[in-house]
Amino acid sequence: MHSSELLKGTLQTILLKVLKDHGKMYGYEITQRVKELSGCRLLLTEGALYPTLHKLEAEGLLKTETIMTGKRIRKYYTITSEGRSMAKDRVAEFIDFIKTMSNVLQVEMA
Amino acid sequence: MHSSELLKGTLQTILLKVLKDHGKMYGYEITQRVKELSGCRLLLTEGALYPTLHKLEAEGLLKTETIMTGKRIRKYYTITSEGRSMAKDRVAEFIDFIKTMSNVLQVEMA
DNA sequence: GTCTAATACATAATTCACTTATGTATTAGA
DNA sequence: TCTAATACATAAGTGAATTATGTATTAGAC
Repeated sequence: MHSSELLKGTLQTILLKVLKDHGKMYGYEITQRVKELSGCRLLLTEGALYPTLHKLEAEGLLKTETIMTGKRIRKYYTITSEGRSMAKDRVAEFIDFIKTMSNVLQVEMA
Repeated sequence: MHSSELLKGTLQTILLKVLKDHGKMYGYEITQRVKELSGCRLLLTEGALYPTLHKLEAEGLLKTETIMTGKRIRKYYTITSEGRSMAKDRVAEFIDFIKTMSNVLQVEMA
């Protein structure tokens, strides 16, 4: 799995937004969803994904529910109301960042 | 000087593009130009700026010329042809990144 | 006349989000 | 039966940034 240096700082935003839009999801499912949405351009690494999910949970932005499917563990994440609010802020921040970068780089996007 | 986590990975792109568009510039001048272009949203820190300029010079993407104005040193940076090519690639990479992120975050930009 | 802010460079120590590596275990399909 | 995919997790290492520090000149306020 590879990614760009530009991705740094976008992971929390991605996780919050995907969980806001899609409801209950488990880690591996999120990687697949992001892969699909990005046309295979963004491939989340497990080493980044799981610690970040744990962090967002510890901050009360996500809540979890562990389920056994056969003998396999599956940990579902759901966004909380605070998480929903944070998702909104983070996406707005990202859009603002893009607008700023468009001006600095003098390219047309926003 | 402050900045966002999102900025990470964009500094080289910004420096190359600004120098490509604007010709000969010195470090402090670049910080002011970026500040202006960004409407005071991007404030480059010296601790990031100078090492990055040195790195780009070492890679042959920039070349320098040191001038004394009165008793003050001023080190002008100019983009090389390789730098010009790299600037183009980096900006294209950034635009592609934005398109991908738009899809993942389901927002309209690109 | 002096003192602060702005100009102008530079580097070292530290931080922290990520990658890479590693580990465990189940399940599906060749 | 053996590999790839599924599914979780954490530890070590990287590297681009921040923060802190240093030196020195120049302009302007009071």
